[in-house]
Amino acid sequence: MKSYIENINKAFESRIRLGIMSILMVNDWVDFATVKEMLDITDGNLASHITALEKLEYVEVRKQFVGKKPNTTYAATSAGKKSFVDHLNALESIIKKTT
Amino acid sequence: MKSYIENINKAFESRIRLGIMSILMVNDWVDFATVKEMLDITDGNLASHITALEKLEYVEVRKQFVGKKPNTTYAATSAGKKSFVDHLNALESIIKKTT
DNA sequence: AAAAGTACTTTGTATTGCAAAGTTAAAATT
DNA sequence: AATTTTAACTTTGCAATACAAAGTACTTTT
Repeated sequence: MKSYIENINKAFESRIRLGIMSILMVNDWVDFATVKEMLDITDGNLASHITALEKLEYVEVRKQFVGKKPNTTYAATSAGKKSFVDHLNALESIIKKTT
Repeated sequence: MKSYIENINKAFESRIRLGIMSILMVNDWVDFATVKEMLDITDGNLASHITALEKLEYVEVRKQFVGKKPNTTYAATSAGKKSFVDHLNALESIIKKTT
């Protein structure tokens, strides 16, 4: 028997990627430092999780200059948003069954 | 800034442990074979996740004989239930912020 | 010239996840 | 009596993460 658990997306099992996605669901083009600060994680950790989400095409990366400084911002792709919503729905059905 | 993400319980990040706990939230004393079948995982995988949850005192293990056969059953402890509810609440607040 | 900011990449270690195979002991089947 | 099955693990082995810390490169501010 396959359960509703199979609708859980492995890409979002990690606390940090859950955080990244929920930030990017409600804000487009959030910059590196902001995400890092919001999640209270190291540079390298954020960079690697972003890379993982980018490879899955769940997150898009934009690089530009603000004044003279480099600036990297992130946004969720529509595929990313859809997958994340699916994941949250799977969680929601667990919550409903459980509480 | 620490976000609501910090209320996510590392113990429940795994899809399988999420499954185990949601089964044990609504049923007490579910046996090994039933949980295994519900989650469609191998013996060893279930055993190791159960051990992890047991070490955290989120799950209690009862061993008895049914007729002449050994029978292992699991139930969530009250601490386990509480922690799981907290975790689900954290997820729920993400869902609410997000959708 | 030195320090600090931006956004990484690399390194190294530790942990985890999981399937598959091995184990143990009793029970059921042949 | 011998073999097979059931139940519930434990062990093994490998691959994949996770994460902090340190290193990098280039720029800008002091």
